[in-house]
Amino acid sequence: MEDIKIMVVDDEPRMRKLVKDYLVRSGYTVIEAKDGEEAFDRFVSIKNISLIIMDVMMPNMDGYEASAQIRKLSQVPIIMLTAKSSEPDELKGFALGIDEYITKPFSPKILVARVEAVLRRSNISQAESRVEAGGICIDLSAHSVTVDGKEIELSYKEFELLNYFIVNQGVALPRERILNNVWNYDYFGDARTIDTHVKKLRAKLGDKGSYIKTIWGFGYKFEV
Amino acid sequence: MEDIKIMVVDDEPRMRKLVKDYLVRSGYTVIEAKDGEEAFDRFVSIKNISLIIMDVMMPNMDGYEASAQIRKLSQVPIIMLTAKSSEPDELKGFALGIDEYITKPFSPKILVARVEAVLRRSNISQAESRVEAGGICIDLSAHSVTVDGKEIELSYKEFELLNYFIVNQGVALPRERILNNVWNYDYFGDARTIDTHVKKLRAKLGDKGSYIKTIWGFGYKFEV
DNA sequence: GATGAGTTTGATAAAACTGTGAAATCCGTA
DNA sequence: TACGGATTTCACAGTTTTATCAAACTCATC
Repeated sequence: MEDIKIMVVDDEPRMRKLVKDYLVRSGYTVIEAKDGEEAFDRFVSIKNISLIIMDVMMPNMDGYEASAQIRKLSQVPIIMLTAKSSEPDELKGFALGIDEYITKPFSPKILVARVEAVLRRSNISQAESRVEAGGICIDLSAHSVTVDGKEIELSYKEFELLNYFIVNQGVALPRERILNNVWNYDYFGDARTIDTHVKKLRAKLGDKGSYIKTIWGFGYKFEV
Repeated sequence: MEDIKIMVVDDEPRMRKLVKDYLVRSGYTVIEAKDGEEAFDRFVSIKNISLIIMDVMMPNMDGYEASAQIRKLSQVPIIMLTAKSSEPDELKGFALGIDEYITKPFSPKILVARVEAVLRRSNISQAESRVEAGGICIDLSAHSVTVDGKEIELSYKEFELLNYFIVNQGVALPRERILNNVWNYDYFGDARTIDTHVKKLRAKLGDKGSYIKTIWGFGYKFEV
């Protein structure tokens, strides 16, 4: 699964976090930078950044200067965040090949929509959200599971658990690891809880339930 | 998705914001300019402006003069805002190829209706102004919804919500994401708010209400 | 095959979540 | 300002899901 990396550049940590949250929630991987300088450095050192979202106003090196620097190396799409629409800025930006402007304050809708529009324009598509193994197909985005093409109903936890199994296909998973990943890392409950869920999963998977194998004294493994 | 860009020219920021808000809400992208001079400059520098809405009374270069300048370059439709209908002005305007007049004060309905009429006349159609799924048809520009051809009345929020569902057809939407997208990103309200709106939507959609599926412990999904 | 630790299973209790109606609040308009 | 519709909040009932427990069962080993 190829992640789409987006770099968010803003000197205000809060704004960075805000933008990051929306993007992460929409399935993107976010890299942060606190000013133009850091942005440039990280852009050079990290491969495959698909998009940069940058604030105009920043200390050290402002958004336009940073864009200009980056443009010398790459045609990576750049979205500029501006405090308010101001003419000379936009002209400057378009000259630099800024792809989009988002005026603060913005709604997440706008943000994600613009990001998607820009990525679409540059032919970068969202990573595949499907996992498959032995006729069991999980569609993350639709939150649905099919077994041999027939949809089955899973509860939230069952879904998470099955997904964890299939993503870690062929790997022996100790109970503790399952607890830490499917449940919360600070989950204090009984390890037997997993067993109960495994039981239900096996039942719902029918024949294919046997793909979830018990490893005695250790945990479980999903294997076709 | 190609956005239709409309330039709004008025020296009063409040009036500009008002007009902008209505247009943005109707799905247009708005570019602002504070007087005739700025309007001309921006029209030259920004590509694909589909329509200009301009106040007559402005400092520096008034609406008519700006129109005359722009007409030398382009036949872009122009709607003129006037304080009150006055005949000599209108004559002047029609000579310049002004497409429409709107007399202040105006209702948002009038504004959007005129805009759409003008765009229709010039064969510029709103991109993706219609969405359909399972017999539910949403007309973004008319802000109307039909179920099996019969129009139903939805409130603003209900409309937004339904639209969000249908645009994201088949995608499992966590509550949080719905809140962030249909409401604002800084919305801190009660999570039950969504439920209430979903309830109303389901009721108004009749049979088709069941297309909005509950995903336990997660959120909702629209699926036919 | 007896043994004991580990696992499955079903029953049941506990927790979490959703649907709903009604009340409160907000907002634009008359 | 009063009104009416839209929106939000709230409390609670009804469900679904999840956790826990204990008894039955399995497995590896002796």
